[in-house]
Amino acid sequence: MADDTALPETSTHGAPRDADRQRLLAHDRHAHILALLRRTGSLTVAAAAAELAVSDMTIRRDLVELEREGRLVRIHGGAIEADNPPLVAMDSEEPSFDSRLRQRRDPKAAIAAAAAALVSGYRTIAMDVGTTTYLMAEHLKDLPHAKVFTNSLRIAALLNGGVPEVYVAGGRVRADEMSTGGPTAIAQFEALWFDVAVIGVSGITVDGLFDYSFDDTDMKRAYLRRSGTKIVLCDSAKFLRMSLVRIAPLSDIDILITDAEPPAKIAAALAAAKVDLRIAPPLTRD
Amino acid sequence: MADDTALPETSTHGAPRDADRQRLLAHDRHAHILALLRRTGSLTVAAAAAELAVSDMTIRRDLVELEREGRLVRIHGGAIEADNPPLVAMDSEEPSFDSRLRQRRDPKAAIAAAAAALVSGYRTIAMDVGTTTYLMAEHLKDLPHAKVFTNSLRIAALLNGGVPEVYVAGGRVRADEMSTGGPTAIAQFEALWFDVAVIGVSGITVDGLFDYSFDDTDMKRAYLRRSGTKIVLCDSAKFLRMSLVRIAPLSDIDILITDAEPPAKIAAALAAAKVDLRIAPPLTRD
DNA sequence: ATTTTTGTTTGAAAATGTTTGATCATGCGA
DNA sequence: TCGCATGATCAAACATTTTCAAACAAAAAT
Repeated sequence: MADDTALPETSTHGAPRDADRQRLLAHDRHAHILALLRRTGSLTVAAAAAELAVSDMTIRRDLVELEREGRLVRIHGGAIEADNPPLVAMDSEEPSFDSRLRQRRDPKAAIAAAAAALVSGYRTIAMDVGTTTYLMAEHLKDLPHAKVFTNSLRIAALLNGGVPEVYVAGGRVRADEMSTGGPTAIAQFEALWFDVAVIGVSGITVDGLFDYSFDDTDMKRAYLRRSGTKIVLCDSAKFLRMSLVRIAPLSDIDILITDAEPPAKIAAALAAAKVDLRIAPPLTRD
Repeated sequence: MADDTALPETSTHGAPRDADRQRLLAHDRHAHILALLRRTGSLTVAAAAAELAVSDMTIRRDLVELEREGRLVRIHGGAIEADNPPLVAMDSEEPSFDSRLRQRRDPKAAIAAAAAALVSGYRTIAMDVGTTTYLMAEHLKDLPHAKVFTNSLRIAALLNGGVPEVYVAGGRVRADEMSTGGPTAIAQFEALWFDVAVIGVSGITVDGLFDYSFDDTDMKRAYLRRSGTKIVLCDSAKFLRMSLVRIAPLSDIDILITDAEPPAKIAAALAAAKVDLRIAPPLTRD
């Protein structure tokens, strides 16, 4: 009973719908509120409370949260639509991506912030799919002079309206990840050269980088082939975990950003492969 | 619905009367005042107070605030329009996707539903950008055996997780519209053949179809070139309105779906061009 | 397996802040 | 000058914030 090693065994078998049943209800309410708001452009607290059969207080707390996310503007007595188009169409319920986004959010956010600072000087930035790269993209909205290339429609949508120009690869859209892939998409990016590529992985061992999806690995390899600086984002839960497909050996990358010191074996392998290992400092909670 | 769950205190009966006094947000009142002002160019305090069912003092305070924002000029007894266009800078730009989505929503929804029914038998469906096509895509979520091709990331995101396979064209992402374009994107779709293409326009005259934006017209032409059946969606507000770019003559299309009988001139031109004109029936309100 | 603990969400009540309408003294325009 | 709009002031109505307790679920402990 004195196990100090807390491996996340319990999280693997836990069904996600049990875990956030309340969350989903609140999430539904938020979606409903936004839908009401879009009908007429404004919304009173009392009307929303009556419509959703909850108390005024609950609506107010919802509005506070939604305002923090930039999805509406709160005014006395209710709320009006946000001036800028936030991320509009992309807020559909996406169980797998959203739940992954919630898992280990703080480490990922720390890695994302560090990676964003690192690439801010580059002009052409290639961005892979994944939750960590998605969080990173939020930091790139105001980046001047940058062109962002990605096969993630989520990242494209997030950066829409921001400063950098965005280019997406064309091709079949994968349902869960909202990423494009296939020969056409890869061929499109094979013709380009990126100053820097940012890749997400699902596992890393001394043998290299791993991913669980066939569809995305080819694109990841293309990013690695066609870019100058190759950055991998990998939170510490992924150390020593293999997945279906090996993307590349460690020697193919330049920088690895993570949130905690890796196991000695991996640290040694990274050093042997001349990979620049960077530990992102934890973010101060706001 | 006479069953009040736990709110006996509040005397708000469910009758959504329009004359709800305190229910109107200050923000909405301001918008209403500005609308009244634009109608005739001037406005008396008494008239506004009567129209909005509030006291004179409230109107005066509103006018003070609106004058501070530069949106009108206060005079003795009321207000007149501001000389210079203060916020018009935002409005004079092409309207945002969200605001266009709100404009004429019901006609667009009717057209979208009719178009969705029309294409449900086809296997490969090309979909243009625009609010009407976006509304139409909502109906395609459950379409079996269909492949949808689009340069709208909004539509791709909307259909994500639905039944049909989605393919997007790759290229530079236009802000707000979230559409891809440019030679790469067009070249990608030039290599394909679609059973049916659904195009949105911003104006239609006897001379043909028109659109706001340079960026999108080339893609629209590609859709028309590379598809068997060519459908145009056009709500009745767009009749006899020209825009920046002419996309194509009327003879290039097969079916036009709109929400009301077009002017005689256009009806004649459509008949001469052998275009199948269809009036979408209004939707029954849910 | 059951109970306790812990954390989260929701609604209710009190305290505080805002908005609104009425009253009245003042000032502008005919 | 007279009439009427205006701005100031205050009370009432309303909205908001804060705080707290109940309900509930997840995690931990027995």
